[in-house]
Amino acid sequence: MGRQPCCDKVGLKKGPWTAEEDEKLINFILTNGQCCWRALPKLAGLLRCGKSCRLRWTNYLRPDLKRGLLSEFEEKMVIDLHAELGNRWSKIASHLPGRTDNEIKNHWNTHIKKKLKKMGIDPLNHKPLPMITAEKPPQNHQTRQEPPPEKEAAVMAETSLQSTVTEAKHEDKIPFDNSMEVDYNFCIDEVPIIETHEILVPFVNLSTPTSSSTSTPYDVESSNILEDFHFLPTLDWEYDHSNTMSIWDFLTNDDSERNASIEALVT
DNA sequence: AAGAAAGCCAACCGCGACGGA
DNA sequence: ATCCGTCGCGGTTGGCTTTCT
Repeated sequence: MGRQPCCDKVGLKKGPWTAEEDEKLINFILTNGQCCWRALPKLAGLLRCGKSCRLRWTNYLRPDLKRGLLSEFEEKMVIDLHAELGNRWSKIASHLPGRTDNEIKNHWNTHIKKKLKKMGIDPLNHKPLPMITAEKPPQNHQTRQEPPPEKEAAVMAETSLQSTVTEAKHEDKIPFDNSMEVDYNFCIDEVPIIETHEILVPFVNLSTPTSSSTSTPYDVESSNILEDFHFLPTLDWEYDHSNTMSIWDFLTNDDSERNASIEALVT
């Protein structure tokens, strides 16, 4: 005997919800509360299965939902929680009021994964990605294909990040084995990948029109690192200038330090 | 300007967990 | 102890939108 379908699918509607259906569902739940989902569609006059109603309510119609992109703080929370919990999206969502598991899952797959990869971190296990042997650039500069000017900054920033990670490895800031089969056994939030100023030096000096951007090397003492950090095109994370914690601090601090920083941010 | 490719996200599907009979 | 119905979760898909060529 096969598994029973979750509901009688004959005559039931699928696909995007209409405003009228939304209204019926909202009105019913606001009047009667969330009763058993299986019975709800009939009672609410909807030609949907209970599962579809539950999903629509929890992921889209619930009044306590936040709309819009995840904030940087929420994004960092997701990264941190993912390192701890893995793909348990509902557990992760429970730490982020107003966000759904589906929303977080989508955001992870479309945004965060890419950011981590750009940072040289494997989004699956939060460990450094195996170093890819970069092709030697052509010696003859005339043969080099120049990226369009508007893309150059992004390319440079990315290259700078990757090379800095590589440098950190060579400098024994993190253990490195050419075979890349070693299990580093650390999480993203434990990796002292690079110092903040190490990231910014080549980038700010080369491409940003900041007050500190001159032909001389980046002056850490007299420049506002956090402000300049906003020009980093491949990492659009922003930070409250009044707070001294950078994303790198967040990613590299130990738990107690990070928690203190989070508290400082929230308060 | 138009077609192709990539990005994005709401919604669906199927499985496992859980609780009641 | 077992069966069955329901719910919730995580993975996947479909189709709309945006960007690129």
